[in-house]
Amino acid sequence: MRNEITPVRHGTMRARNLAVVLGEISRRQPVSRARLADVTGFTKTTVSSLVAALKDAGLVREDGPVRDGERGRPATAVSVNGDRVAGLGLEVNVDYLAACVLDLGRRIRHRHIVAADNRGRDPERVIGALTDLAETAIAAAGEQGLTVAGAVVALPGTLDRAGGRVRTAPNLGWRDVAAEDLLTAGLPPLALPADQDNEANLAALGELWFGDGPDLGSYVHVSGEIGVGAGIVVDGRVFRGAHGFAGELGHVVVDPDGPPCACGGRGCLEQAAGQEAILRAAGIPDVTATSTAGPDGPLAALVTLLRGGDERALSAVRRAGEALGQALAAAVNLLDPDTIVLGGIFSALAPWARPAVEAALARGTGIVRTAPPRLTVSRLGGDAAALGAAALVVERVMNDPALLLAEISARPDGR
Amino acid sequence: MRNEITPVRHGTMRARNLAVVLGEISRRQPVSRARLADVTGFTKTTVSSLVAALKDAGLVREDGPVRDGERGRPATAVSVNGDRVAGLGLEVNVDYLAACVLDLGRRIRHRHIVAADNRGRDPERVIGALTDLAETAIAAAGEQGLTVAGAVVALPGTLDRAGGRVRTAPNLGWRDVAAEDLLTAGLPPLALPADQDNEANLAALGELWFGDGPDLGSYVHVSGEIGVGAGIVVDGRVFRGAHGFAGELGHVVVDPDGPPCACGGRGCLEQAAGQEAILRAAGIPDVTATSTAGPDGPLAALVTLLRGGDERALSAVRRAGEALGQALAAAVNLLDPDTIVLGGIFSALAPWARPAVEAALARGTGIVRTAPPRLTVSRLGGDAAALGAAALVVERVMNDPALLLAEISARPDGR
DNA sequence: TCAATTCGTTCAGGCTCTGGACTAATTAAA
DNA sequence: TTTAATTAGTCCAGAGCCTGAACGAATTGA
Repeated sequence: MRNEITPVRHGTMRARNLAVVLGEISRRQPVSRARLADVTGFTKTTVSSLVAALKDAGLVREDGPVRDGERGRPATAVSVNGDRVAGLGLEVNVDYLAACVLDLGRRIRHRHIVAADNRGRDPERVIGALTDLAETAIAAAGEQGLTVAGAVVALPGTLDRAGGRVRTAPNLGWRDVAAEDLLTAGLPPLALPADQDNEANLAALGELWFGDGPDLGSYVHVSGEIGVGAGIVVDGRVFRGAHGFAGELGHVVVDPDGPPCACGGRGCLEQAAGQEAILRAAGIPDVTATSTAGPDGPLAALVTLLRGGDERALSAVRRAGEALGQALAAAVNLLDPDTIVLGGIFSALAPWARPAVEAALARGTGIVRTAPPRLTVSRLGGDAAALGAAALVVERVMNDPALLLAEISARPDGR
Repeated sequence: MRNEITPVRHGTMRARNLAVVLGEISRRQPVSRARLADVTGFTKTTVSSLVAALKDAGLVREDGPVRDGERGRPATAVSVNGDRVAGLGLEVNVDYLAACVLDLGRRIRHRHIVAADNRGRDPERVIGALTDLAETAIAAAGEQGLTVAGAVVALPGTLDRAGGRVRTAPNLGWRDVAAEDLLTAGLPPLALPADQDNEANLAALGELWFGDGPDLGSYVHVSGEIGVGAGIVVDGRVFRGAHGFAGELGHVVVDPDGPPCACGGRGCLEQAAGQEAILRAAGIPDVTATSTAGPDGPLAALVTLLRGGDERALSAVRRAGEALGQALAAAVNLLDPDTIVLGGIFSALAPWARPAVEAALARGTGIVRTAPPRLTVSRLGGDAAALGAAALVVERVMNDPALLLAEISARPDGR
């Protein structure tokens, strides 16, 4: 389990250097070959060769000459070609399915959410419906001239990522489901193998690409829906822990004498700041209704109450915010993030919960750091995880464009 | 702050491949070139060339022919040469200074601890004394034919690692000390630049190399001395967080209504399981004595009481263990480690504290994981951090032997 | 004694980056 | 308008490092 160092061949070298140049193009586009040589340290010759390979693969485009007001021969600018390759993000959640197509320039090319009550529904049928959504998305991409290079699925539960299986998804009622196989069986073959990840992790990644981005630094993204989870992102990568269970914020104990939790503990955060607990404390019934989101859901009702200044609702949210802040303080002490992002239901409740969260956070994060980390609120919608999933595919291509080189240039209609 | 991909040249390729082969040799020694070619995937030609370079640098040694009972030409075994290169680990702590020399085979070649009351002492004099210790160690290494390739210092406090400065070390009374400069000024030039790290982090790494090793997987190493800290190790590397403050276990809140803490919070773990708190609860006076360790220190007194079955001491340790288990439960929920290692004072108190720690840990780590992580007790002594520091130097050489290639082969007396 | 087997080296070859020379395109100055 | 200066990008020989086939070396089993 130690960090393995792998052999490097000429091919590996080339592949890495392609990623270096592609990354630099994406960061500085439009950019000339000369400038790329400058920032990467490669010779102009090497840059030209690498750019040519990326161009052949359709990942990069020449934009025509640009003059920067300086003298000398004008440069030909290169930028990422967003019109050839795309990533597909998929999401299964308790009350909806989502799909999203992202091009290499990280522009959303297709986005589709369908409400569906997936609780207790047969996994095969759910994945079947998701496959339909995926096919529509791939077709929509095709109409825009895009080739979908790979797909990632967001799932709400604990996963065996290596085996491509869902271990348990309590809110769906799933247990040991071969989600990945079911999905790939229904999909046309893609250049990159399909992958799955936890919904909380992918929502956190979505924040990286569609929220405040790299300004976030290392961050903890709280994604309360039914439970309370957190995605931890360090240096642009998800921190998963040894078994993929890291970020279980919902079962951090905030009150040792609190109410018992389904997990066997007492006073878990989920008992104080889970959606159900908040709604109950606010006096909103019908917590087990089929759909909790949407304009008719109890969450919307809660927000209405809060807007109206309802005392009971306000104090319920305040108390939840305090508990959340307390658990986050523990996370800050242990993980030392730059930023904390409130997502999921907490982004909707932020206007009322935030002061309590901040106060509790400040109280619990001590003398060591000069100030508690920044607290921001996610602006992403319900399909944050689908966005993050699609972005992960794009990320994968950007980090190893060589994966697509043979693939795409071999296409009979390629140009 | 995103994970940067760096350009690869021929030199980089060579350097990495040297590390690959050296790592494989260290893992399987004694091992033949043929087998190395097998496990790395390199051709025999390449392996021979890489091994020759490592041999020239004195990092690797040929052991003579070995026959494995099979037929065919016998192989010449290669192993790591522990007799040429060494790493130096140094440690400044509240009541002692330590130095330790480790050869490439991770055998301890020199180890020296001197008691010294460093509280409030002038940083320059402390580092001066440490430099003396270092020089003795380097000389001792030289007498054994070893060249010290680099040094790492363990310091108890918050550090600016990039700038080589100690920001604050409360227990030493230090504030903004240029420790690294002071040290390098007093030391002969080494092949690798000197480095510093937090004592808790290095103690945790010490556990990796001198404790249960890679069996630990990802782990959290609790290192209570005066305060309570933790080193988090993931995939053999220290997890530091965004500003190097990760693992501040001591200020995780275990009792929101507990006593106020110097950090500004309430009911921090340190207030319940810090050395001072435990001693007070056990009824042992003289907590602020100059030396807390050693056979005459209050910790030894506490152990004596515990051995004698003293009720008050037993319950003090039990309560501390409970609090520790509670804080660790939060760490487990957030970090998902394979193992938790009790180090520092807790390794001495483990026989009495362990049941309480385990019970609280089990209570707080819920349904998601099938079982709480393994709990082990460190067998390392007080200079665990110095060991870890020296091991870090060795690790650095193993991960990039090319750093020493020019260095050593250029030595006039090199052979 | 000879074939089989395994180890390690040698040597030609190929891939990829380097570096200087060269062509191309533009601006500033004469 | 011409010329020099400047910058962009390509060409081509060269060097570093890995590959692969061939070969000599050392040992076992028949």
